[in-house]
Amino acid sequence: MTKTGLSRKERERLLHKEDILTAALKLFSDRGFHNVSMQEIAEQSEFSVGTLYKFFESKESLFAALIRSCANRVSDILIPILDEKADEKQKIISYIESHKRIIEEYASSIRLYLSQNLQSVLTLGPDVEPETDAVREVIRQKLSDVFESGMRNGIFKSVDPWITTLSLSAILESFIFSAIKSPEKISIDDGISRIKELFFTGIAKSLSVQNDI
Amino acid sequence: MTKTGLSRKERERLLHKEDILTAALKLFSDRGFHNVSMQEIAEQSEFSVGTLYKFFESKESLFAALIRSCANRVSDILIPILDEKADEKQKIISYIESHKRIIEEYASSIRLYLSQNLQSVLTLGPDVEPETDAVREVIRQKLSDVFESGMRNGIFKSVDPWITTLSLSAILESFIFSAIKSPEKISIDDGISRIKELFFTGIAKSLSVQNDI
Amino acid sequence: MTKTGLSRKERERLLHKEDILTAALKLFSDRGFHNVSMQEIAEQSEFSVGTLYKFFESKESLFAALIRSCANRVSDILIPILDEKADEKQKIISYIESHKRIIEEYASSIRLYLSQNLQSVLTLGPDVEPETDAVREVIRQKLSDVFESGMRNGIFKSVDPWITTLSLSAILESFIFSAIKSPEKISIDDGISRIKELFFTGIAKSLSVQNDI
Amino acid sequence: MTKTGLSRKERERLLHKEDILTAALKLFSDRGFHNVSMQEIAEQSEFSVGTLYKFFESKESLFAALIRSCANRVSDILIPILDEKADEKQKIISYIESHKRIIEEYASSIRLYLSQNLQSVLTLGPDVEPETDAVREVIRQKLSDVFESGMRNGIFKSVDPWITTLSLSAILESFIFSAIKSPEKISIDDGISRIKELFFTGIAKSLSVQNDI
DNA sequence: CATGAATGAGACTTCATTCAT
DNA sequence: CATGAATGAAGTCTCATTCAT
Repeated sequence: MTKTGLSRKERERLLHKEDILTAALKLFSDRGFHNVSMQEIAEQSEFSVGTLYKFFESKESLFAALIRSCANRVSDILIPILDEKADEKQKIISYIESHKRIIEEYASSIRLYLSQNLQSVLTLGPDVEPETDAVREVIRQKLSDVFESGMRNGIFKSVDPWITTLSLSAILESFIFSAIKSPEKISIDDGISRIKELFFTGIAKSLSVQNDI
Repeated sequence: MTKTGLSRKERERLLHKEDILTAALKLFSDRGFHNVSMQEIAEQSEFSVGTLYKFFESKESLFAALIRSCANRVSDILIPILDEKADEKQKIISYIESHKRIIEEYASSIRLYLSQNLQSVLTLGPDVEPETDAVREVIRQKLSDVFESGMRNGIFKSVDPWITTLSLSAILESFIFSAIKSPEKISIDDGISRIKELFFTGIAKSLSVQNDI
Repeated sequence: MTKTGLSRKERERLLHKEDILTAALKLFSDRGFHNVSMQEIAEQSEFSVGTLYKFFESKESLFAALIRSCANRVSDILIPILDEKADEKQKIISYIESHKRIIEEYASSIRLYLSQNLQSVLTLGPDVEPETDAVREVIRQKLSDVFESGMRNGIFKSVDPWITTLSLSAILESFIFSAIKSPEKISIDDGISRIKELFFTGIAKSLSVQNDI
Repeated sequence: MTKTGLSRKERERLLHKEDILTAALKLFSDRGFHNVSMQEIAEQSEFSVGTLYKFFESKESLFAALIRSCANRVSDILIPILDEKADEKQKIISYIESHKRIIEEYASSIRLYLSQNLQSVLTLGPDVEPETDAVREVIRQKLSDVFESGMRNGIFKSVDPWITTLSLSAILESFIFSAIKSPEKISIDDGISRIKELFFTGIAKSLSVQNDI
């Protein structure tokens, strides 16, 4: 027994479990649940298939463990920030900024985490990106053009048009999902109105606040 | 030959193709690519498997056609709005408002369309929602609390806290994806800064503008 | 449509199902459920594994269908005999004699049928016959010796000692099973007493009856 | 060294072997060879899998040892009875009666023992009893009815109809097996004839003998 | 002799795809 | 062009057996 309270065997077991999860994370986050076989996870983790089943009772439960662990990693970063004693604006600023670290440290964990949260509604299929990305890009480009021209014409504030486009798309797509999944939460009309308001004026109380950001 | 330039046979063919796509849309958008078999699509569309292969050379290409068709339906709504001659603010307002119609008319098409656009990186696995939704909800709730308390304290403008939370989450998640997928487009630091700015002040030039929304 | 009311396709389907059952019967009755793989049944029946699953939804259900069909074949022979209008002795005589036909015509079906009925309690293992047959043979030989010597000494009637041995063993083993499986049906003491009586005196009312047999 | 000629170690070894066999007997006789894993035997016997392999070189050989031991237990009861110096009738009576003790003391050993002897030909599959028991029961009921009505009509002696039915079925089934397995031992016709004779008249020399039973 | 983590062959089952009718 | 029976590769999972400690 060591100070950790775990025998050597137990510690080894945990390490092995970690190894498997790491291997699985790499594969799943690259190719998705259905396009990765247990055989492949076995090879990647340098264990045998049988061993995988000693640690996880099924492919699904392995995946679930992975998701749980990623969710925890993310929430370990975000929750303390939101919990700390500080002025709300500071919190939101820290919250936004903490995403730098998230991106830098946990790319694939996060990708997996988000994949579950954003739309676990869907079990996606093969990569048809090239086919639809074109359409999407056209729309985004046009949206971006509108922003740029609006800025030039003095109608909009001068902000980054790409981030603006990305943000508006994200807000709207996210709202669509939400409206489809839980239509009871808010009426579509209300939601849309509030998105407009938020998007146009932000949440800052006065323009002067800008300086603090 | 008719004025469409298509013989009866050709027109029938197109109709049949539509029927298949409709059946497939229903199934795929409910259960995802990997959990729907060609057999099932055949049954739902009242054709035989063989016939499906007369129209699409593989399951993947059927799926791709579906995605393309959904993408078109969406872009047919959005592009004209962005293209029309009008003041940029009007365009953005119309753009946002057009999403009402999208949600109302094309729920499942859209779900499928978004699924590909937001993160075709990932082929999702089994539904682990219950497991991670908790974590996600905790974070969102805390975030929402911060907004509410900030509003009470006069730090933030009084806007809908749920939409605000949803929007910030969406922007950040979308940015993360983007930063992971195309790190060359913008530096993480820049992106984060601009998100802060956008989120706090919106894109409207002055507070007076609010009235127009 | 033919006079059978089945289309050609349907008739072919039935024939194929028969072919599969025939192949399976051969393998299962030789080697037992657990020692036969679907792959092997596929090879023996000259179909592919996939096809087997078009006809039967699982290995177990294939096996069940087989058992049902064997049970029917047996009962089609035995039940009419017991149902016909005739003197009871005649019925029993016909019943016993019908087993000639059963043995001759349906060896492997019957083996499978009996296997389920006699003692489906047990899922047998590897063939350890050589090991235990010796023991069993010793006992049977001794039993047979007792009968023979009893006959020589005028204590028993002169009947075939081997059949006698086989019969007594069968009765006792069958009773043991029954007593273990459904102890409520009859008390062990009663059962044993009645077996003795039956075995020693038979069921014929008087010795004169013997002539009729 | 003790008077048994075995060192303590050797005696312990034997005890351990016994423990394993006891555990295995329980499991095998309940669920059959193929539905019990070495892991389970290890748990039941409170040894590790590795240890099991120190005592038995394979799962099959463990099973064989078990069968041997059960066979011995049975023959230790039966052989002395057949060997003792006594009148043949007495021996047969004792032989039959000894089965009481067998049933009472060794239910599961015996079940396993019989399973091998009656028809080791077959490795049984899943429990399809409910499906075939109906058929079997119909036949047995009809047979039993014939006996009862024959007894009422004075054609048969008044004996227990259930035991009579069980016995005739057992004799015939056993004969079928025997005829299929070793067709050379006796001709089917001869066998059937002798079964009739035996079944109708028993082996007692005269009716007066009944009193002794 | 005891342990139990690790192995990997092999079992069952599914399903995209083909092709003769 | 329509059909759907047939195919068989590939996937998930089990379990007898080994071997380092």
